[in-house]
Amino acid sequence: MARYAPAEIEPKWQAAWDEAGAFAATADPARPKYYVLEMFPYPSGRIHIGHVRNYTMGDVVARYKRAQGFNVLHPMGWDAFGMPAENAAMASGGHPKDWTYGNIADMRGQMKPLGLSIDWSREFATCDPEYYGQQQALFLDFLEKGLVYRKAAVVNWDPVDMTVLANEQVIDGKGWRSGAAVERRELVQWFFRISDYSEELLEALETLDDWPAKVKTMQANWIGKSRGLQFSFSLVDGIEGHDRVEVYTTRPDTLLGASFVAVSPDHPLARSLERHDDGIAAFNAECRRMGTSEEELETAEKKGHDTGLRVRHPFDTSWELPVWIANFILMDYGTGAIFGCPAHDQRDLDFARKYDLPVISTFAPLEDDGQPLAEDGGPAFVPPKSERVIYIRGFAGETEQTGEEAVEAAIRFCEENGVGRGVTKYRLRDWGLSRQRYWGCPIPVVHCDDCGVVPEKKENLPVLLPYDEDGTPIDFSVPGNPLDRHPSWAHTDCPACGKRARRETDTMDTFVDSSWYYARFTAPHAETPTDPEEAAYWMNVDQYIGGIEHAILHLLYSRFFARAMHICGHLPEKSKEPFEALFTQGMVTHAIYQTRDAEGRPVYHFPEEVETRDGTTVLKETGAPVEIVASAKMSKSKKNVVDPVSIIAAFGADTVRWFVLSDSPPERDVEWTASGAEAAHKHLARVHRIVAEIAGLPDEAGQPEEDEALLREMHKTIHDVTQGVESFGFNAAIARLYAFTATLSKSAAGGGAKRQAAAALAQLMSPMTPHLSEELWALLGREGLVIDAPWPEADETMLVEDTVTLPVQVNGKRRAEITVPRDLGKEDVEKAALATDAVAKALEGAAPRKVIVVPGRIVNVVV
RNA sequence: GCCCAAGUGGCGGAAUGGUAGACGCAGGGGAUUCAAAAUCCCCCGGCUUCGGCCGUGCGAGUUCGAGUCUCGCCUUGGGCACCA
Repeated sequence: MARYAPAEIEPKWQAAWDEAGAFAATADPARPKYYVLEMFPYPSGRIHIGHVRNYTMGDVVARYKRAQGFNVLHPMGWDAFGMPAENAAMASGGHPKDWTYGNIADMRGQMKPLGLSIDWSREFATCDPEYYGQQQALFLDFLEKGLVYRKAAVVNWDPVDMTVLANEQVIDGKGWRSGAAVERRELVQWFFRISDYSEELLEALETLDDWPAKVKTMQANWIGKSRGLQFSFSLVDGIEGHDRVEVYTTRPDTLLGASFVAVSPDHPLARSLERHDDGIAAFNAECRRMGTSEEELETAEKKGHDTGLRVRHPFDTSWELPVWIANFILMDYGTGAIFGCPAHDQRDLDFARKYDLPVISTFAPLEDDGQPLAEDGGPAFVPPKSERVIYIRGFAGETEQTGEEAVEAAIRFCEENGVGRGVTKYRLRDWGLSRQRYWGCPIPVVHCDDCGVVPEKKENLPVLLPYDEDGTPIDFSVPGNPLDRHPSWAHTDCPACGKRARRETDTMDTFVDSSWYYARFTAPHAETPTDPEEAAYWMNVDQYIGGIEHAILHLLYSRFFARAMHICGHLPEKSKEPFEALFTQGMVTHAIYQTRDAEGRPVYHFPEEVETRDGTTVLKETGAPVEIVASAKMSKSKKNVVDPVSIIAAFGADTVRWFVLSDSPPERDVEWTASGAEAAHKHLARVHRIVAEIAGLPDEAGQPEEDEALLREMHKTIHDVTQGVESFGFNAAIARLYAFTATLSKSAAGGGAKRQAAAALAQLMSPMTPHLSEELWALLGREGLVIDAPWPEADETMLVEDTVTLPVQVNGKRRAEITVPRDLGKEDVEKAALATDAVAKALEGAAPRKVIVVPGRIVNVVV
């Protein structure tokens, strides 16, 4: 009998699928469509096991839906612009384009052997001029509709390398290459008006029924809708251009506990003051040496500087509050200025204690919990807004209210007294898309001395990145934007007046590229961004799958982009939400193997350099003992990466697919272990052996009860596996298939029933192990390809048993078990339970107070 | 710091509020074999006076019943707007 030989059968069946053109998707309005998409990869050079897991999950869904009769679209492409290509060019010469396309070729070569049911004819990379040219067309449409604008914004500036740094490139406030202290610098940049859609993007989350709740919560918090009071304090002694300070607060109920006003170092008032006050200038300069990330601002030590200015409290003009500049106030949120109420905000309290500012409580707990109030040295009292508290200094005198009621009452009171107005604000900021880098999509506008900013004409698209025009190769050896210093590229004619003018040298954020690729897959070679007919048929993405790390930015940007594309006529109304269902998967982790060098620094080793001898882990080469450090996300620098290519070579693609699905729930991180892969391979070989044996049996009936038992088990397995695949419970579905394989191998049923069960097994496994399933299908003498066989359906009547075994608890502890007819009445179940010796013994003669019978589930006797 | 998750045997994990540990790995024992590989079978949370008792990160709570729900912690992971 032939042994399981994946190296032979996998290429054979892949060729068969190719020959049948099985995965090429063609729109067919007569058939229901299903669009499966995995977040496309960045072409870093090698696929790793995390990619394999992502694409295998998508492939299971795609193959399952195909078996259910859907016209499936399952494409693949490359998120190909971005910094690593430029960094590679800087580090080792060459051109980002060559590096990127080389990587794509390598990775495609590594992915093909996995046997994914991908329509490769739709493949594209975002760095293809055909793609980014259409992206430029989209940009021009957005510009026309007023969805893009320019404004000044701060960036990280490396004063030595004279270049803009990404947050990732700022390490401890210093440039990663130069080591120079990073400065904040203002540049005029392009922005998408995503904040205009805050309310819509927030409200529409409720319609996303098949998105994980956690992702919707994260997006809602990110959008950050808040209700508050906006008003201004008047300065006791105004300065040039400033006689008031406008503030926004979500806690106007604490206004009578205000103790100071604080503004951002980037606030116009702070900027005015620094011109004439060296102390303020020095403080602001220090603040600006911090990075631009919110994380850095929020975790930095809270510092302030007293401006010496005073403001009047709006409800008591004799009450004066100091104005401080504080490093933790964000200019981007609210008005860039706040009032501090230390009694009810821990950060304000820390600030007040540090700078000896007053602490005044406005409310207190209903019942004394023994905790002193903040003004008596206790912590800030910050109850949930829904909690009732007693107001000491409220707008309605001493009353009991929830925070929510008090906030609304405060807003009403302030509005009635002409102090500000109630407003709704969002934390979401507009999306800055300008990048001062080469390897991105050029922004298709021209700067003309006479006409200003002029959009490029659509017929001149794409605005191509220069490669080596005039024999001038792009120079990446010096930092900065090569487009900026290119001798000729930026020189062009103004599309409006024809005068000599200069191209925009900024390129687009790579998030732009990934915000519409899903739409482009529906017509990857259309001469407009989308083809309306194709988009109408294929959109939306029915199942989107990717890493949880994209829960906010990528998905929010894509949701905005789809709306913008709809406004410009590139997507239908229904595609304002482009992803019907979302699944977020966990990462693949691996233990880190390390030894120490002479100085005690860790030296990392690849898993294949390590082996276990007599229970200790050692280096293969030297036998030196190896430390095993806790499992972590696979990364090249820690060498804890496993190359799927070598495992496919050793065990076959089906083994890799089976293992990545079986070992862990898909939403959770998975630890890769070689022994697991080996075990998966053994199991597939076992299935092959069992089915091959069954294939040789005569097609005849066996003992009726044996046949029925096997077929019952088959139908239960069909039911459970279908449920598992539907709900992304791949690991549970596979556990069920293990159990069914064991049942099948032990069954004494006749050849007919066994062949039927074996065929069902092959089908149920086919989304996970498509090659093996084709082989088994053929072995069993079935017609055609298993991918063309309709998904099996469970016979409901075969799922229910006549009797049911119930655990019997006494006071919640399991004491006995009874087997009763499935539809036995509650009273009879109760009698049967009480009749058991174990229950009688546990009761010790006491009479049961209550007996709870959950039909088909459990009996609990309460004493 | 803020937002969102996760935490169950030696390990990966299973469990619509209803028998905790399915299934798999590792380990132990056995069968087969001249021997091995391969394969097959059995055992496998801890304690136990063998009656049971204790066990799902920690501490409270709700419930007839909590891994699951609520509150408060701890730890780990993801995100924090120029990493992709």
